[in-house]
Amino acid sequence: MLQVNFIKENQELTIAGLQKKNLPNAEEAVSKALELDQKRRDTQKELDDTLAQSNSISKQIGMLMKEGKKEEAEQAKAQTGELKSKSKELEEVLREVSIELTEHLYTLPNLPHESVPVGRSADDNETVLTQGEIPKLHEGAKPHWELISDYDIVDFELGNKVTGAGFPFYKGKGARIQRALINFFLDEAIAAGYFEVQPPIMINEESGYGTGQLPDKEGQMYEATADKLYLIPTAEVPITNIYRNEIIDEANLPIKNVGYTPCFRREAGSWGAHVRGLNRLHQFDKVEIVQIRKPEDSYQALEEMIDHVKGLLEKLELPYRILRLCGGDMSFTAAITYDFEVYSAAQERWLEVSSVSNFEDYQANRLKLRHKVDGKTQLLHTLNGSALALPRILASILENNQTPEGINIPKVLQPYCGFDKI
RNA sequence: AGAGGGAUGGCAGAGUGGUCGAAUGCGGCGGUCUUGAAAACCGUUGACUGUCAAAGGUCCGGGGGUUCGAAUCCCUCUCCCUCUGCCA
Repeated sequence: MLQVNFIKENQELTIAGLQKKNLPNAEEAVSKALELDQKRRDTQKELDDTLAQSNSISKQIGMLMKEGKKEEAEQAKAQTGELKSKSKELEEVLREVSIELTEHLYTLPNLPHESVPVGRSADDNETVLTQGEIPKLHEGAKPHWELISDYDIVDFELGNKVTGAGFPFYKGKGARIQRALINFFLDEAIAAGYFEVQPPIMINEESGYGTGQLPDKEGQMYEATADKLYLIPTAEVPITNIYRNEIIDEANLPIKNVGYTPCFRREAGSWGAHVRGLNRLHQFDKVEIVQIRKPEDSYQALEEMIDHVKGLLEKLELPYRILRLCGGDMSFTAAITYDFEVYSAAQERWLEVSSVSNFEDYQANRLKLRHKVDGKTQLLHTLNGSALALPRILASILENNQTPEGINIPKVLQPYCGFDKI
């Protein structure tokens, strides 16, 4: 959530930023926020003054009672009725205005970093790096959905039977390679200084609001309605919410956490082309890195995270490219996002396997995640990135490394798998 | 799941209607003493909001109520502990 004070002091900048994020009526949105804020302040001031009066009368009554001056106390009591009903009214107004303001602020996306390209859709994203060789496949090479059924390592039919579409079983070497990838990713992150956590994979409503999945993306998360819990769409949610309502001790910064979790996405309405096989699932595994940083070094942290993800893809010997997302394609809460895509040679497609973002203080403001600077509290910056999401990595490993004799496992995974070929 | 007991500042722990934002201890910070350190002693030490700065306002698990006045009384929710039951 944007800070009202920031909006107030940077109106032009805010309007321009919102426009870059393709928010219609950015000017109106800003002036509405300022009006509501002013109204909230005025009401608060009036309420505070009213309460101050009745507090002081109450104190007097207390003293009079102690001194045994009953009559004078009774007289003082008579004065409070009006103040009381006035403060009740003001409280009600304040509540309404505050809710209205917060709800309005929830509709404003984060402002994009200045380096974010202008644009409406994925077509306007900027390719900042392309790395690795596109493999030349042999005659008769197959897309991964055929390979997985030829080698019987991922079973969609079984998933359909037991759960539903998009919930596959991984079997034998398929399951083994999943476990290998998870361990490899975790070990790499730990080596890079991340602290491993294993979070719950269900979260409450408050956490959903904290990182911005609610209210905007309602319908994307699976919900356990009886208990008002949601299945996480990414480990970002529980791992970042660790720090909700916290004032972080200087000595504990920077915070660098890594966690493996399954992720659940309803992906409502997104079924269609390009979703075959492992390309899009309702449940998938992901290792996520999360950093909490001081504002002044969050962009350095972003670079660090990008380098980390690059390193993973290079060790896996997968050709990849990095995109800087344009304003229109970025998520609601991000200030800047880099997407990593690997080339899946049989599909002849780039597949997104990681998204690394700096949210600056947008999430922190919702989360009330702060630290102290010279005795004053200041919002921190939050960042996260996939390192990495498994299914599409698996898809491209299978496709890119296929030979007529079998599928070669990348060297770096062999010790984790315990085999070098499928 | 049933019965009972709890939730107070970084932690421990007092406080059952009125100068309580809250005793005391520990911890933290500053100082005295010391060559230095420890000990001892003195002082200081919550968050949010508001302001140029103040004043003021809010916060004793969350929400609601009684009262001129609530940490304290009532209702409700959540969580924790003990015993019983069940269970990977």
